[in-house]
Amino acid sequence: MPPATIRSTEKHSVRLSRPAQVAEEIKSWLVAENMAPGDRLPNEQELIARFGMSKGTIREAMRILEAQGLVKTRTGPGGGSFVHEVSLERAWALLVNYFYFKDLTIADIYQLRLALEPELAASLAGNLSNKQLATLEENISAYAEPPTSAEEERAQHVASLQFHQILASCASNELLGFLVGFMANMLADLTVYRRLYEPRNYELWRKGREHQAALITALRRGDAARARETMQSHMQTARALMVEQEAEMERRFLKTR
Amino acid sequence: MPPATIRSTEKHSVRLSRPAQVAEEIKSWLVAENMAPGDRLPNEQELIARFGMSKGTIREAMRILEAQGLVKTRTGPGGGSFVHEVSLERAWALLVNYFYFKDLTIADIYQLRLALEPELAASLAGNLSNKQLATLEENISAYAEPPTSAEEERAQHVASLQFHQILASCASNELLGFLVGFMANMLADLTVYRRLYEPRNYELWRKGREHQAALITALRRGDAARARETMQSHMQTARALMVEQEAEMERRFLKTR
DNA sequence: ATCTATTTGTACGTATGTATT
DNA sequence: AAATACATACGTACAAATAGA
Repeated sequence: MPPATIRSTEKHSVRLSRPAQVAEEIKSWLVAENMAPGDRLPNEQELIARFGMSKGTIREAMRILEAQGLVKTRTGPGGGSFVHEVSLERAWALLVNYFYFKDLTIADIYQLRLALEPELAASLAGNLSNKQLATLEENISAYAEPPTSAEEERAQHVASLQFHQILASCASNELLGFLVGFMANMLADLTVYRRLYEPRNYELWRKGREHQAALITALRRGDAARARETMQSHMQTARALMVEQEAEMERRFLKTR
Repeated sequence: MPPATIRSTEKHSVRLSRPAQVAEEIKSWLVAENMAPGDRLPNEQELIARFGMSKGTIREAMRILEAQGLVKTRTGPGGGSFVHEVSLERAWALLVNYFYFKDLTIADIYQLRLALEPELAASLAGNLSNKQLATLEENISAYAEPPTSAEEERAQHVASLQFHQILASCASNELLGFLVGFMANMLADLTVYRRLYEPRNYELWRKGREHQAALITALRRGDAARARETMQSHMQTARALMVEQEAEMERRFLKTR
């Protein structure tokens, strides 16, 4: 059941450039024709003819659609532009652009995680295949032993976020899955970039591992309530530790400049 | 505290088109130089010279950045391309593209709303200015009386979603605000497009108004717990009714074709 | 209000690259 | 290996918009 329309609902008041207009027209045409991923758009020459515009303008329009992840273009015979399902990674990347200029804190992200991750965990209980459960177990085996170096600490930190990405990818509610994955992805970027893994924390490692192991058990048993509680504890301890680490790094940063 | 980077973390494996490469280079340049909204990019000629590429290629790159909402371009003297903060509406629109190909149900959206709206309400309690509270009250006055026509029903339905948009815009956690607003916006599109307001529902109208009025009171008093509970009830009843309406419309749709 | 300078926007011709058959 | 059917890239010429004199 697709949403109403893909067409931009932004203020039409602003004058769009011609390429942007063409891109919008193609989008609404795409909706009207109910085109699906893989369907081919008219080729350059046809589009030039239809819109009565130059090659440059049409090409710029295609680049716009491509940037939005809605079409992919291939060269060669049988090539051309094709409708494309916006990829998860592309959608994340576009969304990160929005938050780039905002001042998101670790606490902000954890407020969301605390609300969403337990919900996700509960909804997955009893609904995971053995293969999916095995993937989760394999993932936590990547940090079976406490880290012995900063490099290992970093790797394990990212791996433990990967655990949540896997859970997210299993969600039947695509909106929920998208958001949980987005936050894990963002935290992975942030921790690496801001070296949040640096103030080593044995406690974080031990509790995290405990929680994740307990969670897998609850998920396998189909115990939704338990899964929710476990995830909630996990998020609460992780939040406390991460917020503290953020503050610590903040202090270090201030000192050194 | 900006996130790690704005630069796309998508698989670099895929060969990017030259305009896309240029766009990525400009982005990372933008990050490295720590440029802020309003800052001017080199003009076309300079970019052509710097990258050693043709006008067309550079222009396509700029269209890509423009599509992502990161730059705006103006003609005329003193014109050129300028760094631009990605607008809320643009970010929503780009995200809608992702879900266009997914089968989101009303139930999916409400699962998220049920998790996030109460959290938002609680975090706003006692933190709203009189002006903000007045805006909320003005908004609910738009549906002080039960609707008397389908058209009025539609308008009121959209207005009551507007209520949540206002709350979202007050959030201090930008991530939380963005998501709550996004969902309200999406529901507004969906209800209009799929005529979900049509099976009239006096119950929805009455309870919704009651809840929203009670919520304003709790927010004014700074009673976070009460605000959370009220919003939770609101979401639960709304979900039940909307899901039922979705099913009803589904039945009608199936019948008529 | 008109002109002028600046900068983007559009058009088009040509040549090159690339993948399929 | 060659021919074909596409997109990709480049360069130039001119049009349109806008700010300032």
